Amino acid sequence: MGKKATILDVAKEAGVSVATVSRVVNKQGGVKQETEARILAAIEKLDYVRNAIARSMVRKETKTIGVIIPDMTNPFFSKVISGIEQAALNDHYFTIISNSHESEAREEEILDHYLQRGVDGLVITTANETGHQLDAFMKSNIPVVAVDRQLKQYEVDTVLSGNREGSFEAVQHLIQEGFRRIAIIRGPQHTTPGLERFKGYLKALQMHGIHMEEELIVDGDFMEESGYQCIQRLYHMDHPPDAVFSSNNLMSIGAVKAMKDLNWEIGFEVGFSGFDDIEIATFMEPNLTMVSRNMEGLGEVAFKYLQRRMREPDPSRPKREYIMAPSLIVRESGRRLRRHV
Amino acid sequence: MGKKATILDVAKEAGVSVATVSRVVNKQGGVKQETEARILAAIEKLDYVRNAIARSMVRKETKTIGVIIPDMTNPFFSKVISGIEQAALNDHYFTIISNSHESEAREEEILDHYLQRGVDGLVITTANETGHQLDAFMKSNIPVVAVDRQLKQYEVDTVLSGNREGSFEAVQHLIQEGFRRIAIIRGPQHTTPGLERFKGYLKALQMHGIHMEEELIVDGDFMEESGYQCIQRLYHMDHPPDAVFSSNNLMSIGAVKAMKDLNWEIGFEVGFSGFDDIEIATFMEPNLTMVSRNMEGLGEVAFKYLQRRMREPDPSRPKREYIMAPSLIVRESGRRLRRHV
DNA sequence: CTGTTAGCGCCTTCAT
DNA sequence: ATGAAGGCGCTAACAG
Repeated sequence: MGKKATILDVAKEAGVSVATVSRVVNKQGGVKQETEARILAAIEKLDYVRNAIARSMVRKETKTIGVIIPDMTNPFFSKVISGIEQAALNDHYFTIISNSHESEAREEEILDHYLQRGVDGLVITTANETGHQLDAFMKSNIPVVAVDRQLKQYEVDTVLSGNREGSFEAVQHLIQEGFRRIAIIRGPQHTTPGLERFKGYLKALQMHGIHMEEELIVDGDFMEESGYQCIQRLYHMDHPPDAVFSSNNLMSIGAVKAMKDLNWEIGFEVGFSGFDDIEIATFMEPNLTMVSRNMEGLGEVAFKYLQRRMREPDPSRPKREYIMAPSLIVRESGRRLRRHV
Repeated sequence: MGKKATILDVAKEAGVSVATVSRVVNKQGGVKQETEARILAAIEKLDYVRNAIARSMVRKETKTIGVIIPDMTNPFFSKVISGIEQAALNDHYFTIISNSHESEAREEEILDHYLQRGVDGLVITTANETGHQLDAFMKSNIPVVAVDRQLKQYEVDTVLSGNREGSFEAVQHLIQEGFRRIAIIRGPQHTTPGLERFKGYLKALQMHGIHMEEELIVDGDFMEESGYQCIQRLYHMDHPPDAVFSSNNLMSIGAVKAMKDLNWEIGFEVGFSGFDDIEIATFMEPNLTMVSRNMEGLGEVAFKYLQRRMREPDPSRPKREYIMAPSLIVRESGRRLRRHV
């Protein structure tokens, strides 16, 4: 047990200097075979493990990246994180993850911690795209990559999905199935995904000469409960929609639950499609057509971008923006006749 | 930008010594109001943020805990992690998360990193409960808490669920609905959840005087695909089961998908229940009865245990074991007559 | 090839 | 109430 062995202990044990030990520990070469063997033996004997803290201190790098997302229990984010973590670990970077719970204040706290801690890079899906919670962090010159939501105040590399295209396709799909009174459950309009998906919806209506109706636009907050509430509202309208497009996965789940509770039969009485695939989509009768994206892929790209910035810091290099195209998974969700029960 | 300000810069700016600055930064008191104000001003002016690395170096603590789970895209784990991270952040601890992908080797790599990095504590759901991948880590005397799976080689605090009780209830439920040829899709038998849930199954059969049939026991690996395959196998048997119990969430999803593809109607032709609730359970017709547990709660408890060990290190304090009782969510999944189509 | 040594930024006695 | 100075463990010149 005792104190942990240090590089000095190893040096003594092997009868060499710390510099030489450092050389073999860091595989820098230039050490005689025999000496190296002796050092390795000493390391083994003393159970020496290099202290990364001390190393970071002098190297001024922590080999750690910070990740901030709103909620890691949302499958979308857990997959994105997984992609980041995977790519990072392959490059010998650690990943510190924190949930902001969509709170700008919490996000700022976390950023402050990251700053003290000294992360080498940051991947963030911010709680507020127009806020100034990164002001302090930005002064540090630590590379930042925004994922899924932009950081409007700052010039940083950004990884997004084709939000507008995706929702356009999904809504157009409903139109092609013959639906006309199409409602949208929107996400927060101050977020890129919320706004862009709404724009895609508008574009689809417009392209097909459908007049947009104010009352068919209802607002959720990307959480399940709001999806549920929105459907309740739409269902009880004087003149309900004949189809609904939901702006994200969690709201889709809530929406579908509400429809079930209301006995509002998808595919028969009402059409449905949504952004981001959900497990349930396959099990509904009929199956649901959804917009799908490569979430782990988004995470990987985010890390790649960050990696480049970490390796070649050059604040003048213009920001890059990567937009990953989503795809529409068309399932057997055509409009159909009511079943004979 | 220039170099980051250090404690020395602040000291100079405020015309005091580093010791005094350190005192106010760490809120140790014993500094004249006026001096403190001057220091605070200097900190503000220089955008000083304390370097946690240097601090860790001398304090010998990192305020960081490591978490290793097999796969964070599994909703069970993402929720457990969320619980841990939440509790940790409230106590000003950071959480480093890594996926082992069920690989013992990967796990060892991660542990080595954690060791070098110097985490203050570790929460782990190990890839191999009987392996020796923690041997090196254990020598360090860093507190460890096992979650969901035990670490048989070592005496560490452990947080588990009532695996046996949960599956017992779920299987008994099937029996009470009138099913008799009940198959089980098992998880890996070298894991606590895999083994214990199987035991619960056996106990339920036994208690109700049902003979266990070898051929109704099929093995999965806790992943979705294996659940799918197992159902295929069971369905095509000469004498298929009349009900199936699945040992975890992902396999349940695979199983239900297979049943759908096979047109093997749950609730009509075959009964079904499983361990860990899944979103789809609510949408199936009939709804699925599942074992449910408080996942974020598990994470919180794990951190609490770890916290105690970190605060009061005392290797002689006996290990604690916490077992959180799961609950059976009984949904309308009774055996019923075949629909008239 | 190998050794010496000066920090990295901070905390913490020990003095004053 | 404040300052001075010795490390924490390691890396990176710079010397031999």
